[in-house]
Amino acid sequence: MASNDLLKGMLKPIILKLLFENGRMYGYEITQLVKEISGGEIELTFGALYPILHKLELEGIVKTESEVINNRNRIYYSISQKGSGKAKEKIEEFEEMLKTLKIFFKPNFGLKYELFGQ
Amino acid sequence: MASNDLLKGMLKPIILKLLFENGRMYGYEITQLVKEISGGEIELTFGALYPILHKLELEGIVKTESEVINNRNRIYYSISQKGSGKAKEKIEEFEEMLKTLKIFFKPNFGLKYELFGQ
DNA sequence: AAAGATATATAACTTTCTTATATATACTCG
DNA sequence: CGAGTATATATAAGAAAGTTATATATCTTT
Repeated sequence: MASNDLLKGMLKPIILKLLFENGRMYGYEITQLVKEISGGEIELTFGALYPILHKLELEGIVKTESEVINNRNRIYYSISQKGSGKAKEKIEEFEEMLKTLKIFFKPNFGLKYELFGQ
Repeated sequence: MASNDLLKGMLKPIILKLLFENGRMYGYEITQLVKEISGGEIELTFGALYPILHKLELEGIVKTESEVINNRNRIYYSISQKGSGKAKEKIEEFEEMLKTLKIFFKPNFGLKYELFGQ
C-alpha cells in the first residue's frame, strides 16, 4: 500500500522491465502484476501508469494493439522492435543505479569515509 | 555523471544514511562524498541538497551547528537525538524498497558490491 | 440492486529534482 | 597579479514525475 515518494523515477524502469520480460501486457494487468510481485508494497496507480505508457509510445519505444475482449476494449502494450535497444539500455541503466545504491546502503560502509577523511 | 531522473526520491534516504553513518557533515562535504562513493555516477547538486537538509531540519530530524573555519562559515548537519528514531525508520523503509526492487531486477552482485561485502 | 472487480483515461495539485544565479574566500599556476 | 579552480552556502524558476480525484463503462458476485 505504500506507494510513497520512494517510488519516484522507478516506475518507468519497472514497466519497461515487465514489458520486456512478459511480452505484451495491458494496463490493468500491469498494475495487478506489480502489486502481486511486490507483495502489495508497490501500488502502481493509473494516474502514474498511463502517462508513462503514452509517453513511451510517443517515443516509439512501446507499441499498442487494441482488442475487444468481453465487450470491453483492451489495449495491449509491448516493446516495439525499433525501441527494443533503447528499452534494454534504459533497463540496464537503472540496474547500474541499483548497484550504486547498494554501496550506500551496505551495513558498515562508514569505513569508506576514512579514505575521504579530513 | 548521469544524475538523471533515475534518482528521484532516493536523495533523501542517501543523505540520511550518510549522516547516520558518519556523524556530522557539512553540505559541500556531502556532495563530494556522494560523488566519490558512487564513482562519479551520482552528482548531488546544491539545488537538491540544501532544500532537503533544510526540510529535515524543520522536521526536527536534523540539527545544525555553525562554525567559522578558514574565515568561512561552515554549517554542520547531523541527526538529532530526537530525530534518530525517525531517521532510522526512513532509512529502513528505503532499504525495504530496495529489496522489493531486487525482485523486479535481478542484480548481479558485481565487483563493486563484493569489495564492500559483509 | 448494490458492490466490487475489470478496464482506460484525464485534470488538478504537490513534491522533487535540474539549471541558473548570487555571494564570498582561499589557493595555485602562469 | 590576474585567472581559474576549489571551497562554501543558498535561492529561484522551471521541468518532471508522482498522488488524488474524477469520469466513463461492463461484467460478476452477493
